[in-house]
Amino acid sequence: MKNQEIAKILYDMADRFAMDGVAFKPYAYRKAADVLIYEEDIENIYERGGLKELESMPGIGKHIALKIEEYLKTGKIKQYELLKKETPVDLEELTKVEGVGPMTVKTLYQELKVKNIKDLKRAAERHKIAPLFGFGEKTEQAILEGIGFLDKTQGRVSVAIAFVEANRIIDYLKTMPEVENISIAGSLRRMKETVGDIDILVSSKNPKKVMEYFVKIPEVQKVWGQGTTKTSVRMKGGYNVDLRVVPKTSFGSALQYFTGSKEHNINLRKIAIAKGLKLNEYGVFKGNKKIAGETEESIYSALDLNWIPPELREGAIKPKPKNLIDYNDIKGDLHCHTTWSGGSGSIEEMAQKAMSLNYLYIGIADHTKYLRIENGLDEKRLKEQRKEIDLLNKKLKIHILQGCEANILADGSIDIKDSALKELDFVIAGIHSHFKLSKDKMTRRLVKAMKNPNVDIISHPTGRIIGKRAEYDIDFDKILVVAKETKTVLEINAHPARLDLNDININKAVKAGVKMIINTDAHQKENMDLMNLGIAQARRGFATKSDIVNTLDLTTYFQ
DNA sequence: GCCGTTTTCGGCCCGACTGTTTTCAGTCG
Repeated sequence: MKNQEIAKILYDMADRFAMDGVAFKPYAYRKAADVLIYEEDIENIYERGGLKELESMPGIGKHIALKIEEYLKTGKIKQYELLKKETPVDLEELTKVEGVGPMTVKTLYQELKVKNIKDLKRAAERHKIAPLFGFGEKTEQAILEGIGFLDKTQGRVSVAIAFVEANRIIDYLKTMPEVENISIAGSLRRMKETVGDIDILVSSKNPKKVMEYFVKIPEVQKVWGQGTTKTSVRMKGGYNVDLRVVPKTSFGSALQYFTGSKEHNINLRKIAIAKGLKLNEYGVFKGNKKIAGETEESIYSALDLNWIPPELREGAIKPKPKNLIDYNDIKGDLHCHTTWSGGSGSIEEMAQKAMSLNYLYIGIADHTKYLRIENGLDEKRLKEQRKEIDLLNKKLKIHILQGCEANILADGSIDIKDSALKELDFVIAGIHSHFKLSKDKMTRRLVKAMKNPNVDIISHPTGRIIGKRAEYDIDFDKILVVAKETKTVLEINAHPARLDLNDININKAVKAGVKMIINTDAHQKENMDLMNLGIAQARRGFATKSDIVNTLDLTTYFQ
């Protein structure tokens, strides 16, 4: 899957053009990259119809199509190599520093030979930056702080943490009579898997007072921007919060605007222009007359669109599919660990928790014997566990299914005998070792596991750990084909460190007609509350209720 | 570099903020 690789290059090229002050090309390259990310496998598109087919994609014309072709054929883009040679700087890394953009990088390279963050830090510490034309003490200080922030958090916060923190701040602000409406905005509202900062939007008649109250939150470490409509603070937890306050009449338009994504906003504005209207954060305007603004729905409606859920607002404007999976559609969680293996809750405790979530069923899927460190179950202990589950099923008003999370060994075989797997209500199989096999071996390994008739679900199919471990090298398109053939269900693991499948792969599975299941992989009962994160990713991938099997009463689904 | 139910040329989303300035460039969302 070369889409992401090429998109990354196009983004970098865009920044390099911007750095050289080239007009409009950056815009074109970024747009092409945006399209690529959410497109089907670019190699398939190219194989199907060559250059012509590439050019038929929106935002991709003759020249970028040629560059894509060049990359597919040679693994390189000459012009990109040239650009990198011309200005050998790590643009991607440097522009992660708050306040540093392509133009700044260019100047710092020319004047001080700054190539990467390490150089930048040294230059700032030695006070080489402040004397430069157009720079100053404050800029130099801001750069140092920006680097410190990056070091601490790698610039991104998990959606899980951000969500909890944002709601805490909202609860705090809600106690003010001056706060009329309040909402999460930004990438957090879109439920991106990680967010750069937390955006909160308020409507009030007294913005000044709201801002003053906001900066007094005990967790605030530093206030670093206090305007009339916006205040930015750094929290002690190492993340930033932006609070914006607008009048009530603009709350909807501001919410739409500050929720983004940027591409979504650009596309909406173009629709507005085509209708002879103007859209900004204050409303939709016909000439000088404001025709919408108080609610988000009114904005979309003024543009003749149905309201679009925030999770669907990446890239091009796409309407909400019928039966998009919803947050209350899930009927059970099939990937729960207990004290039988690595978990910290008993089967009964986990089942009680599932009941409190109004689930119809819960699946116990403890680790199996290959994972000694997790006290994985062997065939004999699986039988013993069955007895306990049978007893609890008589006692509790919820259906407990017995499964396991078996290990897919390096050769694709399962670490539990088929005769024992057959006795279980369902079987999850996952990769927990030998992560570095070649693409071919890894793909064959997964395919073999999926072809085992006892295997129902593949857990965390790509194996990534956000910010720590890359995906395994697999041919995901091949996996989808085999999953469809064998009716194997792919897991959307809702744990915030995994979120695997991610939104993009979920969308591919939807298009391929492969069924998925959203599980929390809970190792303690509190983890079962993380289901919403998985649902959010499923929504971002445009999954409908029928794509997700645990929206069904599936006590018999896998038997 | 891309695009076109008014255009194959002339546009390309829009506004706020910051720090540096002396009227503005760069960055951000």
